[in-house]
Amino acid sequence: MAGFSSNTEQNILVAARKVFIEKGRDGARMQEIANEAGINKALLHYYFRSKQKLFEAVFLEAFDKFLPQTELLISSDKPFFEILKSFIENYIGLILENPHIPGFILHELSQNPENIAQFISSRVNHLPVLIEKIREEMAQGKIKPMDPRQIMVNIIGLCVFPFVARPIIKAVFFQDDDTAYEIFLQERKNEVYNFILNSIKPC
Amino acid sequence: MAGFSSNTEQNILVAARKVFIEKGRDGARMQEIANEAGINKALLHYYFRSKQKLFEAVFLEAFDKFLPQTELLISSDKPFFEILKSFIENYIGLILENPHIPGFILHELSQNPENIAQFISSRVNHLPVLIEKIREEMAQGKIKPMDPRQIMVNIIGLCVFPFVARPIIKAVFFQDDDTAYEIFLQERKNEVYNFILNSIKPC
DNA sequence: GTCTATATTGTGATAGAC
DNA sequence: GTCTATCACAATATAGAC
Repeated sequence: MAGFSSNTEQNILVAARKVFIEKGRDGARMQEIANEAGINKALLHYYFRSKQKLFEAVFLEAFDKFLPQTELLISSDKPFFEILKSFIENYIGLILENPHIPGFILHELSQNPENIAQFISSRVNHLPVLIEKIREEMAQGKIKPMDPRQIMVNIIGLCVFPFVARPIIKAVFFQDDDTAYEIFLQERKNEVYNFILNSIKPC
Repeated sequence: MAGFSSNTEQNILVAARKVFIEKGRDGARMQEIANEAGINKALLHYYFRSKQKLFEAVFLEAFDKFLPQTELLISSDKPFFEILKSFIENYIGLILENPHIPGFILHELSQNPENIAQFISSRVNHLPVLIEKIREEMAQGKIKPMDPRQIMVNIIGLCVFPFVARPIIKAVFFQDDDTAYEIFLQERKNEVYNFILNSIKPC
């Protein structure tokens, strides 16, 4: 079977995801990953050579998963706002399932922005098409005239920020009540969509 | 003179800010802080006892500075949207002067959320007043009816996110062109205000 | 207050038996 | 493939001279 990986290798990856994403590259310890995987440190190096290599495996996988899949926004023939609604719901749903990954990615990229440029370019070659599509909507009077990039940053920011700022928001608004905070997050699927809708749709 | 601190202590703090905020607590090295301050490691411990204590000095100062000063939003008698406009301009202006602090705070809080609850409570005791004020605006039909906390999270998120996600945004939208990205950031003072305005003002 | 030197522990990585 | 034992060095912290 192509792409088959040993059980141990998978166990290591599962453990490494957990520890790296929670503690960050600098805060993570190979010992903790080994414990989490139920093996010893030496095996980590046997499979991945170094901490850096293991980190890269975890990071690239997470990055690939969370770089917004904007292809859907282009290919579909449904009305733009319908596609937008499902995009927002899907993206927030993805974060709800992996709430610590966005903060992990943003932090690690801030630490090490250099080597990302080339890596990104191959995954955003359809971006100009999306921008063009937004411009068409504007030309048809369906969206207010504004910089499409500002719109996109706003959308992603509104989806991501409540998770990245979880401890502050939970403490400030919800007195650290987890349940209340979870409800707040669930509501954001509609909240973000309505917010975006109202701000870019002409009156 | 009350609150006087030695020149060396100040040099250490300046250096510690730079290194901690850039590298994070785990990524920071006492040696690097010492080099940056032009002294040796031993002096760091003489003044601050431990890495953790020095980190806390830097973190609490940054946190205090960046926890939004919402008092202004309450005390002023000007129209709500005017105050909001200057709040957004001031807050983005603050971030423009210290672009790495928001990411630093968010990351460190994610690592260590426990001990923040009590610390926050003393600084947000006027929050209920602000929420009440927003509710009044809603009752008067000046703002659409919605959860005030969602509005506040949206405002802060739109201000903060472009800075926290700097490497991605710069790479994806600006091919790593610093100048273009800086212009984009400058435009956000108006962008965020208009975006918020359109989304919460009734048509 | 500031330095050099050193203690002490932590941590990534490797050697080598099984 | 997996383990134990260990190396080599990095990093926080302290002792003690000046």
